[in-house]
Amino acid sequence: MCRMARPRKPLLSRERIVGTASALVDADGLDAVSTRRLAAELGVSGPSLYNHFRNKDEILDAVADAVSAKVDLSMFDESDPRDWRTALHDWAVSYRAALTAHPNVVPVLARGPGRRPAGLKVADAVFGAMVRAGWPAAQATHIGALMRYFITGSALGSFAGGFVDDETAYDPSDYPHLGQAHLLAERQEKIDEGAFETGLRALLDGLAAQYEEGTRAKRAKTPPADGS
Amino acid sequence: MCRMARPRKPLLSRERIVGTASALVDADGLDAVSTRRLAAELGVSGPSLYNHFRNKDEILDAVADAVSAKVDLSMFDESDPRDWRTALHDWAVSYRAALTAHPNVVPVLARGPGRRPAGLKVADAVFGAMVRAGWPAAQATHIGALMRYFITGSALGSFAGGFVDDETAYDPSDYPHLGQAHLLAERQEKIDEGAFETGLRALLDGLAAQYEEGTRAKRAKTPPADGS
DNA sequence: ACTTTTAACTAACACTGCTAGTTTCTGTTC
DNA sequence: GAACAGAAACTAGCAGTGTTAGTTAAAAGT
Repeated sequence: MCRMARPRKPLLSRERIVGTASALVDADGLDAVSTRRLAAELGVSGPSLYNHFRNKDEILDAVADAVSAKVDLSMFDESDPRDWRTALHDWAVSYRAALTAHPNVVPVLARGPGRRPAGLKVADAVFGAMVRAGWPAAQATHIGALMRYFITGSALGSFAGGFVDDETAYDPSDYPHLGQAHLLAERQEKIDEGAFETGLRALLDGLAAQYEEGTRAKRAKTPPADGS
Repeated sequence: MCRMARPRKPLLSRERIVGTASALVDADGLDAVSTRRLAAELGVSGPSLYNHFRNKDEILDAVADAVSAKVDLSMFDESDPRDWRTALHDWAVSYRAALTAHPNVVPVLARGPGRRPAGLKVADAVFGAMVRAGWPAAQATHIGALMRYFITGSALGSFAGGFVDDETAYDPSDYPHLGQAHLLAERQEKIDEGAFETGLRALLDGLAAQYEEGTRAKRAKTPPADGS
């Protein structure tokens, strides 16, 4: 009868903890992850987690980072043929898909890259590709940030909350323009999708216009060699 | 010596609770608001709050709604001369200002209008103004949503988190394009501001282009009366 | 004047993140 | 191979959390 001090083979590992924590978050939400419940799910007792993580936030950060790591970045490869606009578009769609797959993680992810390495890797890839495409460094930084703002903001503001599906909760006379129909949770999903697409397109159109403006200014300063 | 059952004049009111809760959030952050601490600050003991709110979340929702209520909506008045684009711009700036003034509330606010009446009032005003400006109803809904996504996402991703000001936290070789300088918390503030401005401009430019497209299509269908 | 409701209270429950201290196994070093 | 440092599990427990139940006395309603 062992008194269960240190096992022959480690029961826990960072990967295993992050894995079951992820599953727990996906299944039952962020609040369902308590150190004790997570530990129980791992067949282990509470404080053992603290041999592998400094605190609970570090675990959730790791869960969020695992989501970031699933975002496709191939469009930013030097060898990829896509131009900056399509690359940005495809990345945004892939990013959103990653968030939609794990909606409960979004609140953690939305508060910035912080210390999460995969999140920083994403920012790095976007920045590099934009600079290579001809954007000034300052603008390239801004683009990475503002795209993240829009994507995470859209993910957070939509499926991680939204309206309440209770007809009595809203008094239509308080909101003269909004019909009751707009408030139904069922409709909300389509609105989210549409708003994301419209916003993404507007964002890229607007950036393309700014890009045009920038290259025109540059051409005026250093006229091209070819006789145009 | 009264045994402090029911006082002559009510000690608590929803307004007073929301007020001190707001102050507490602003001063010490969201986590600093516990029912007991809030009650202590009000000179009252714990569970008394539950005579005025169903639960803690309802209190925080009310705090968030108070912030929403401070957003300027005058640009959406029927009598206001501003066109839809400038109105949208001015509103976005005012919205962001309200969030910057109370950064700790943003996480609550970012998860959608939910049951908060002031939040819904904002959505209603935007929707009404956009429809009046000639946007189709579906697009008007999308615009309200996507603007909110961008604004709250930007507020959340920046000052409510951001980078860690610890030089040893990041290994520059992991992020070939990002210089170490970009990661300093001090710089982060300027980046946020710039990213917001760039993004807002791009968003409005892009929407203006879509608007043009829409009215052109409409003109083609029903040609104008004047001989152009 | 009697009843109901309201708004405060105290006590307590189940749970939270986390620390301290203990035990036993593993891996390294003389 | 013995001694030792460190790792990885444990138990016990602390201070704090949101919330409910039940009590009490003043206010408001009939």
